[in-house]
Amino acid sequence: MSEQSLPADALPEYAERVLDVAELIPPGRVMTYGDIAEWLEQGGPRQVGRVMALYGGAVPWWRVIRADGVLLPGHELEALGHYRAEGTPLREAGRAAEGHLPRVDVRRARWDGTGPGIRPA
DNA sequence: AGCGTGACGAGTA
DNA sequence: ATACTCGCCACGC
Repeated sequence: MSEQSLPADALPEYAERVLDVAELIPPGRVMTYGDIAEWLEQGGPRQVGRVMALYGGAVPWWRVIRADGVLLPGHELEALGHYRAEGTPLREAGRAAEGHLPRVDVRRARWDGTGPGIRPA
């Protein structure tokens, strides 16, 4: 049968995979959009970004970040609260400018997607 | 069909 | 550190 309209409460398969990976990310760790795309071996960073923008509210969205570690615009404080609570490695901005929020230390916080019970898609 | 836009990424200046 | 370019892919106009 051909692919007809999806049920309103169903997500595109790709979106479901992205959200699935997002839920696997342990507290205190992060994955970049590009990482998830690579892990899935499907789509690209922008595609993952699109999924998060549309459906990210249902998962720990703050653990899915940009490769440069910049906090999500519009949710900086909320994300920062989670990071501090989870002990996510942060790079305090040089006190050069105020109102300059920290960024995630991607090098330290990045999660490779491997672990007990974790298997590639 | 083209063209701009985006919760991106890497490279270069 | 910032700014800009290019590659990437899906959407909407």
